[in-house]
Amino acid sequence: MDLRRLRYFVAVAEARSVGKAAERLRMAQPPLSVQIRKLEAEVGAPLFRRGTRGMDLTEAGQALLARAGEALALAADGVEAARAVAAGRRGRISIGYMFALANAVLPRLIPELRRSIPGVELHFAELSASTREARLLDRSVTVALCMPAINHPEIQVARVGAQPLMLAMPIRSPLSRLGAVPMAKLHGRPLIALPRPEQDPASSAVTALLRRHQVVMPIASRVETVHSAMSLVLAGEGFAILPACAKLGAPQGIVFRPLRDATDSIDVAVCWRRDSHSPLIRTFLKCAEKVVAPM
Amino acid sequence: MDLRRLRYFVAVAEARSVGKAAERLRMAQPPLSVQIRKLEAEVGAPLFRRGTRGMDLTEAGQALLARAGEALALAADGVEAARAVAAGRRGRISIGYMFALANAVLPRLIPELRRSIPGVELHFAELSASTREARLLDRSVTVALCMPAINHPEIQVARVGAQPLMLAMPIRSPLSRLGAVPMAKLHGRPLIALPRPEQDPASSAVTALLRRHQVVMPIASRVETVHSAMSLVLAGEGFAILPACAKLGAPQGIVFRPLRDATDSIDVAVCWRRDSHSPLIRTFLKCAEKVVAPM
DNA sequence: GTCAGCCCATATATTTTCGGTATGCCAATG
DNA sequence: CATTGGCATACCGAAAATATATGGGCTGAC
Repeated sequence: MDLRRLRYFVAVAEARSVGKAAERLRMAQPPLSVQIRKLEAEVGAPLFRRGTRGMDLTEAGQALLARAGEALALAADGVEAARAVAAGRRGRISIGYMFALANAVLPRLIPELRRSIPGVELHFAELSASTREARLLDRSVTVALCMPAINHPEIQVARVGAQPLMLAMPIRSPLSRLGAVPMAKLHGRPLIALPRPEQDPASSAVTALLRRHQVVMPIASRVETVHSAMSLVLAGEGFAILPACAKLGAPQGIVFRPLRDATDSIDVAVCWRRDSHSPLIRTFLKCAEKVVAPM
Repeated sequence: MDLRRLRYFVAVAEARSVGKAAERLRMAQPPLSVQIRKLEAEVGAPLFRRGTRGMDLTEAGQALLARAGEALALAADGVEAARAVAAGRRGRISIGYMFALANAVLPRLIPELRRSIPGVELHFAELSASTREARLLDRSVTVALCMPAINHPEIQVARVGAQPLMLAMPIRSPLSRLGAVPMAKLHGRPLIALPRPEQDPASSAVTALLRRHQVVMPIASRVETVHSAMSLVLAGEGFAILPACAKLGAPQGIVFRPLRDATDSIDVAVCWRRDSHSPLIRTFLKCAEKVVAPM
């Protein structure tokens, strides 16, 4: 079965004439006549009744016509859908993000995306840092919102903003009465730490900050996520040094205070596979920049 | 768009490899590779990610694949449907019949047809003689059950049985006490006549019968259908000479009596357009013969 | 009745496209 | 570093599609 034959068939059926159909198809009449007869040979039955005033579908022809039109439309639609996906007008983008950014970014990011790419299905997944990396690599997420960026040769990174580091503590802590906490006050206090520097440069910003101010904080616990860190802070296990936006997801009873004399910040980045060329990624990046930069 | 390309595309997508797909398609690998690239050029976007271990659909490719499979199935289904219709395994047959045959024939004909051609849609239309002819000619009915046959150069006829002529009268008529009515008793009595001989040879059987027996019956009324004839008989307008099977559709109060010494009968025929070659017509004819002949 | 016109079918030539073979290129692997 | 697996490219012969020219049947007009 050849789609061209079906197209010709439909044209002849609609024109009820080989000659008229040939004209509409911008071709000569004899080859069209030949193609129709070949189609009839392939089906094994006449599809048209030849009269002296044109052609007319037989019952078998009507049965074929009903499906042929749909098949043509479906094939055309398939090509169009592929083009739309390739152009980023349709399709889906799966977005991995971290808990700490959810409340700060998503409420503004989602409407922005809906405006830019209305035909695109959006998927969101809150993922830990290591899962974000794994799922970027296996393509089960298209882009990841990270803080800080993922460091991997296959993964491309674009910085879209930064978040100052702040001290998170229980409201009952005496330090919470200060407007800004001097670094020196942290010395010796227990720290809730995020993953090790070599796995996640996030905590390296914190260790660099402490080292520069010659502050030593014993590590009370290590946790995987910002969320866990805040739970432990609330439980009184210690202090955490977190990006400012985490405040928006913090439970009652935790307060954030700036660190006096410390302008350290941590980058917010969009990450994606180097070999993903979907235009949706560019669009997503633009939206993320617009939303994150002013924070 | 060419269906072959789509078929190749689906094969490669399923095999996730040009080489494997080529093997399954019984062709060499290079031409398949060429066709895939042509398809990609036509779509205007890559459909596969080429890795070192085969090929993998891009998002655009997935969008196309979803429709391509359906389009292929639909095209194949269309051809199969056309074949089935041409072979008489599917489709529809529209059957025009006359009132007088409805009760006598349809209850046995319909199950017979359902058994012979279970996949075929049956349409029934009770039609007057002239309408049957017109609708055969414009193909809005496929076959007609007639009594007697239609006489027209475009229409082919097959006799499938015969019905003896009987006298229909009100039960209160004195003649109804006779087991069989001698022809001579009809002389001078009013006749409810069906359409003129030149339009419908049905009544010519009646006039021939009367002429042969030298019986004269004044025409009380002319009616279009057997049904009307019986209504007038019941109303006491006169007598009618009708095929025996009309008895099954007769209202209460009418009796049928054989005519002594008159073996005249009227043919039951199946009629169809000479240029209709559907195998359904042959099948219908067989069923009608089986059902009508023993009557 | 004949003649012109319309429409589809057939025949032949040309062009396009397809499929096969040979070969190249790249990456992963031992 | 050679080998292997997999896709891409090059080129050639074959098949199929298209165009032009022509034939033949039916219709309708003069």
